[in-house]
Amino acid sequence: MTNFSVKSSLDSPLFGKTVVVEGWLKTRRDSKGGFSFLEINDGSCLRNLQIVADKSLENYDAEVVNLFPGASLKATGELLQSSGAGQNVELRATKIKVYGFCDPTSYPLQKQRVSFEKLREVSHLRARTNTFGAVTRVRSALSFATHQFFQNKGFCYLNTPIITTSDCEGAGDAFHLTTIDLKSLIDAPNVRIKAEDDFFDLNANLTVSGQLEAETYACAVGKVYTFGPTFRAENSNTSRHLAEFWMIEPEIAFADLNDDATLAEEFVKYLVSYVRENCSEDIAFFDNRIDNSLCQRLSDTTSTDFTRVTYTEAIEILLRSNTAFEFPVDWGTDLQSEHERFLTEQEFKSAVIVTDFPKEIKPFYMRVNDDNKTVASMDVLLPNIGEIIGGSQREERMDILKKRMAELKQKEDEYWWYMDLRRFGTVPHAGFGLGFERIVQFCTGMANIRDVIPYPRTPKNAKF
RNA sequence: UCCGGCAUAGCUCAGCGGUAGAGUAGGUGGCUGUUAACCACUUGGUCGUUGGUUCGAAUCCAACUGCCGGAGCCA
Repeated sequence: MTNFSVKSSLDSPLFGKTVVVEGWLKTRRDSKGGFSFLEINDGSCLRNLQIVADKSLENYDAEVVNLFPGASLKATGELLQSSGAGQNVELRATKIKVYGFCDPTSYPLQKQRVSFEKLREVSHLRARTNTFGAVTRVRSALSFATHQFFQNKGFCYLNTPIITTSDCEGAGDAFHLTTIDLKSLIDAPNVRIKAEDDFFDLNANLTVSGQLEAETYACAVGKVYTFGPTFRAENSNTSRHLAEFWMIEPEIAFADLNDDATLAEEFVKYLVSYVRENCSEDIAFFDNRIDNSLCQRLSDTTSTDFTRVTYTEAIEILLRSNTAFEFPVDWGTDLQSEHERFLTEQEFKSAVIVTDFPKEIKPFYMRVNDDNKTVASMDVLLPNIGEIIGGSQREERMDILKKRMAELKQKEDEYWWYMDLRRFGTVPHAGFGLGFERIVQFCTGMANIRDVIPYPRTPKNAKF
């Protein structure tokens, strides 16, 4: 007698063998002929295992007919070829052990479709639904594929600090970190506090990017990538933003912007291919139930070259398009969402890499181009999702870096260690940041980023 | 943060000045190797909160709270 997951029971059934399968009840159908069909799911795959439970079971009347969706149980029995239409395999139970009953009048999950908005109020239970189970598996697969991609290419996985006093300028507002009891300060406004009483030095934040630290390690071991939580205190209320999200940031030494863009394209294609090959059942579910252009879009992504255009070319295309945009197209201002969407969805019908933005709208660390007007930066834009990657070649020339810092009013003494990289054996290097939840959205078709992370943190919401 | 929309039964929604409705879930009965099971009956509601208009407000108005969509910021 062996324990099997629902997935292995269905995929490689040992017909005639007695097995044990455990899971949560999805649905029960009674026959007054004296037996019930129990469908259980254990999260190992999207499909359920049908269990046939009849009244010869000692607990049939007392327990089995009182099982409702959500109840947990262990079924022991023989795997048989099913005569029913909906499945090939079923388990004829000789024993049903109930771990926990589930009261249908108070259990929030219904057999009927529950809206994603409602499910966000019960994030601790929503992984039991088909959709969130599938999201969880795809997210995990993308995580694994990320490590596999970079490890296969000889990158070192780097853990950059979560707590930092360095500010990756341009990356958004940081959460301040303190051990000072702010609640008591609010209640007692006359209490005086001193900076030196704090655990750090009042400048400690949660990281908004591991880039600057990653650069230091790239300039030592060549190729590194980070994959960790990132925090932004922006008051962003959109379907594409989280206050706490996961970001992947590769950084490569002896590389220019072109190498950077090539790596980005390879990485995105690798992730999409991996999920298509390894999560086909879940992807088919998303295509069927969530977004019926998903499969086409994923297959286009892997088979089509990402279009590369410079910012200047993109502006020309937008101006030539004769499209009435809400926001004016003008060299020197950043591309708006509607402009990005035009490029990916109308003009090129592919992922687009826009490079060489005006230096005025980009941070100090991006490498200034020879025209002295643009910097070696790139945004990777995906259809439907928008910006998924932002990256650049880093400024490795000390004199120009200092000039840029002065222009953007950055204090040199705060970046002394960053400048040491240029002082001691500087090398051309480049990197990018990819928003992990956004690639999960792209690969699942889920419209709201809050539904591709287990416990979303957004302004005014950090429940669970 | 800005613009727009929404908030009614456990869930999904209708009703939009005059006694609160449907489907579904739950209950009861019937039927069936069923599979979104089916058929009949049935329980279930301070209509988000506060204030206003009115003889009368779920319905009209205002503020607030929460959520959704779009924008900005970005990944």
